[in-house]
Amino acid sequence: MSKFYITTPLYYVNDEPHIGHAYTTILADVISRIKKIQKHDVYFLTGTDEHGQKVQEAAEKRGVSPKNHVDEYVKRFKNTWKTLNINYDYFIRTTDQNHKNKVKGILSNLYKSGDIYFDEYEGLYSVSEERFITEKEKEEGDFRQVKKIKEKNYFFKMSKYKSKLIDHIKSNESFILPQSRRNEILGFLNNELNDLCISRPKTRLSWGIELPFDKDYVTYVWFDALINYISAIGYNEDNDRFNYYWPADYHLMAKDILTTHCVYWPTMLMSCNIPLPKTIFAHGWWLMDDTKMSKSLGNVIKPLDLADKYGSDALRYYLMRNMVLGQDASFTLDSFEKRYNADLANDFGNLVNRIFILISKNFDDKIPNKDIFDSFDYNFIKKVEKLRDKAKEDYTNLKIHDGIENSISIIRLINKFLEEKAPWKTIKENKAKAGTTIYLSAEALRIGSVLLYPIIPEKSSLILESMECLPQDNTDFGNLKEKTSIKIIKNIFPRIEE
RNA sequence: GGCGAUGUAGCUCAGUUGGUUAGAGCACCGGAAUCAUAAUCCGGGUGUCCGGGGUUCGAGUCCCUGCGUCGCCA
Repeated sequence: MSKFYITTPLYYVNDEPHIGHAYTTILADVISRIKKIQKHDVYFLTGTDEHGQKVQEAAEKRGVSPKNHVDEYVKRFKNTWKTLNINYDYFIRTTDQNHKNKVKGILSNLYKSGDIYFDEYEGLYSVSEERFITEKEKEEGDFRQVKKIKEKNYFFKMSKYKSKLIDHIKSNESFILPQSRRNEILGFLNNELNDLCISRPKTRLSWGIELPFDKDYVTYVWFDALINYISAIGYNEDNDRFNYYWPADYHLMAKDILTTHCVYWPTMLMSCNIPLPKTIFAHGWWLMDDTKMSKSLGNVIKPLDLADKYGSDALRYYLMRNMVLGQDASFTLDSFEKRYNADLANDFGNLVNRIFILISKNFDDKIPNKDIFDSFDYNFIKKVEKLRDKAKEDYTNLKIHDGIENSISIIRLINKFLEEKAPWKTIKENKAKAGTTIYLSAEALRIGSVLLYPIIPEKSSLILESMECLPQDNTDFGNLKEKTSIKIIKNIFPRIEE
């Protein structure tokens, strides 16, 4: 049993939870469930980023204090994760006192060590994005509320660690994944790397963590938020725990926050003399009608809507199956319905009915005994085992969509097997033979359900429990106990009709 | 403009170090069956593997070039 530490980014609490948040979080949940049933000691962290200008403004608009505002808004994320069956181990908020203390501690240390300095900077500032931008960026017009600002601020000596970072990326193949993102970051680091402005004057923004060495400033949100990955597991507090979980095995995120995680964060860690995370993984975007999903374009599909309507498993399955990890994918209601009906309703749900009703009608609600296997049976077992092994390998290599396809192929194979053996016919003259067929079908269904459990935990658990099995059980043939009384479940994935 | 991806069946994608008639799922058409959610099963593909050159006994796979799409940087 080894530890496995996986994180999502901290979502900006002012945002309404959307499919992008949902995807990253479901992915983290799926990976952590895969590791958990493999008996790893998993720590899955998510949370919210709660400081910054937009929160301050939104609170003012609503006439409440920023703290009251975030206390209320954080519930939207927590509720969404509950609905989507997200089994995180800890939910961190950047307004947690413990986290704030850690950030202050780190700031003090870096100030003392000389990696943070005071300087004057003049440039274009985007209020909406809360950061200084370049002339070029202004011309591209992606930034709103741009003004010229000249102010004194504190800077982090990011540039100091540039060559050390490049060396690390070059000597660690899987530090940044996929490969294409790794190349991008190396390209980015080919250019001059500026120091990072890590403060905001309180005159402009008061809702943040006050700098321990200057009460006129608060901490820049990214510097604050990134530290969550170590503050959550007891950095500078519980060293045994911290050293056990750190370095993180995976930082998951969408590709748009790659730079903060691959440049800001590692250099911050270097400055603190903390080892770097093992893998930073950037996935793609869900495209809505070929346009990047964005709240400013107002084309957000709320994950809750589909999860409420068809169950969280249906949404989880679709998101995991239809995105090739690392690439972009397009979200359409049509593709959702097709995927759901074809795989979950027609293949999987219907098969569960077939098997359970066969058992119920002919074997008194008990798993039948297995008798002598014929060559068809041996062949069937061999094929199921092959698909099972491929699915497991896919999961290990983070080829989630392939793992799902191989798992659902087991379900398809059972349908074929039943058709071939037709136990509803053979039962008339040879009950033992029909029983063997049904036993093998039920056993393969169990194996398929175990493999799909990380993706569709709710329905999969339901099937397994009804056969007195568990997701943690091994996937060897013969694990299912004969004569087990089953609880009949019907229509676990009802078809979506026009 | 620089660097890098990518372009395979109507759709989404597989195609290992170049090697037999290029595959899967979905969709579509025909048939079988009736244990089951009108679900299932079987059968059905003349796809200029983006175009053009080249290397090779042999190229979807390697090289050059053109076009399309996309990403990062400028």
